Amino acid sequence: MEKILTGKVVEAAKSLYNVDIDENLVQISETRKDFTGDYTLVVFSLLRFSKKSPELTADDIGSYLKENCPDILEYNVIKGFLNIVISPSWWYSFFKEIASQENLFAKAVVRNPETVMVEYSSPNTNKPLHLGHIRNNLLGYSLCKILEACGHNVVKTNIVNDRGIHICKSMLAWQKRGDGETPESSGLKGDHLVGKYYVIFEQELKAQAKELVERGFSGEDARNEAPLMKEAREMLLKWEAGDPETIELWKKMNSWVYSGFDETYKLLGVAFDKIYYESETYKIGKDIVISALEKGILYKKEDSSIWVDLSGEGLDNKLLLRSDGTAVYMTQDLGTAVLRQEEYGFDKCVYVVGNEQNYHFQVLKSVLKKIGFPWSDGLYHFSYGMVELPEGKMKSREGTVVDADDLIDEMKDTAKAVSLELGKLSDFTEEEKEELFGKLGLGALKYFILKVDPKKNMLFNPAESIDFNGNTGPFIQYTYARIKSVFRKAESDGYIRIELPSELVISAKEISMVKLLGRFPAEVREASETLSPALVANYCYDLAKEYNQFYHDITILGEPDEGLKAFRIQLSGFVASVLKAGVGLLGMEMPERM
RNA sequence: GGUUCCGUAGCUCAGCUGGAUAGAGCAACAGCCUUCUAAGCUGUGGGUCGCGCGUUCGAAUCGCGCCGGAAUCACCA
Repeated sequence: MEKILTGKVVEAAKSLYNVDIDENLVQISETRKDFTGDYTLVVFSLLRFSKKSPELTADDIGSYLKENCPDILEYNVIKGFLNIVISPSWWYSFFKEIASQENLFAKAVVRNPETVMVEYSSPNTNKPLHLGHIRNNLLGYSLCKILEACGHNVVKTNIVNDRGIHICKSMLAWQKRGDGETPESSGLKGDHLVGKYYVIFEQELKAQAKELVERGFSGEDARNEAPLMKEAREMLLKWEAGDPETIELWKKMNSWVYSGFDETYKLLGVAFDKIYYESETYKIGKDIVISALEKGILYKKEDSSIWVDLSGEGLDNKLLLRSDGTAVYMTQDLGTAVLRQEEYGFDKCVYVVGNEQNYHFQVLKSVLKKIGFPWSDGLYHFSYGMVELPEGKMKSREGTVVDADDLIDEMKDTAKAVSLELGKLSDFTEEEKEELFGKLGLGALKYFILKVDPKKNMLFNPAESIDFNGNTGPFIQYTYARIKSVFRKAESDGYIRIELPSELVISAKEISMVKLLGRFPAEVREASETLSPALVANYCYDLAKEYNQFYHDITILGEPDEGLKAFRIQLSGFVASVLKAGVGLLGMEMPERM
């Protein structure tokens, strides 16, 4: 409709003022709620052609439009704003058109589908997942869903950081203090068990370092010189040398962690198409660095460490290989990127990683470009902010880390408590109840996290927990369940099979619903361009909110005539499917009843 | 110190390709269950959009400068 109006305004300018104006000068937007009208033309930019006051110009154009466009019912002018009212019959046919689309995203599909790899989650294998990982996983998964909805070929990928000094720490502590403990013998989830030994290592290291400080070492030196730290470094060297005993232990402990992670991923409802392991990619990275050195792109310092000079790109010098020849983080990422390009030939590769690594990804992209990989232009860092607690950042040392598994359990428990208190589940079986609590608890958590602009740091207050009223996931789920209930009732009354009359007088409320519905595909496309699940979340809330107000109206209006009632039922059904699709992009599920 | 990001109601957040009187939720207060689900709806109160200058007919939105907060600038990952 906006396009049609724009064309008509250009026409009007031609006929009224005899000028050809650029379409970009025509500013048309949705009319604000407090004014009457559907679309608003802002005429300020046209004054230089009309050479009249804003009011007169708007009036001229308004009357021209009304004369020449049958779908325009009327118009009004307030200051420099021309509000245009579109006829209900146009909205009605618009609704029929979008409601008949099988695929809600039909209009949203991008012109050039691309192969997009999305890397998210990326855990370390020495600790269980926490709240920060939850934000990462939910954002990453949602991003994949949105890109898929837009027609891209998406490869969901995860890189497991299974190599490095931090894993050696857990291994060492387990060797020394583990007493052969296993997930089976302890009843602990594998990732929690390994995490426990990481904590033990850090505690003992701290004690050793403290002693050294008392003997005159500086804080940083003390950590590095502590016997435990030395042992950990030796272990890393042994690992890289392929020492069978070390490798065996490493494999055993990693397998515990993986089974633990799999459980958590399942609870969160996220999945991957391809998992990479840094232990498999760091060597590729080394080869790349060495061959680039031979080509003279990189340089070697006297101590034989290898560096890249990025001062030309506004960045600094960066180490790519240690003096002892071992790989650093950057080396691994170089290898992983190249391997991915070889295996998938991606057009774009999106890294969902916290904003603490902004610099790292800037460097990664620049290094790849410098080495001569043109596809490095397709690398994007989807950077997101930290999750903070009321008392500040999560710190494992202070035990303020919110564990992912615990949080998910708590959310389900809260959902259960709230649901049982409302007491609406009398006809649910135990199994159905459990399923519902899961959907609601996870829905609340996912919506809570995703509705916030990713790049902002967000606050999570565990004490107040997550609400189920207001702007929340369960509110949207509730709206859906209620529509489903309307549907069940309508079906038993036979309304669904009613043929809609071709002309209907629909109310302003209904038109505003239809407007919202029509916005959905554009909203998704916008979200995929700005890569923001938050936009989708807020859209779904708007729609649900609007519907609840609308619903309230029709119930107190009493019995409308048959045609109108049928229309409302159909509209409700369509709202439900849009909500379901929208919320599906966030990885949320809808309950049929609640 | 350099770079990047953030600052909107008591709290958590929308709005940002410049447009009309800055919006939700939570919290507070007052109403609404004989009508398809009250996890809902209606109403009231609550704001120097961090501060200043500039561009513009028009700035929460764009530019510059301050102030406040966060991240980063490792032979950690």
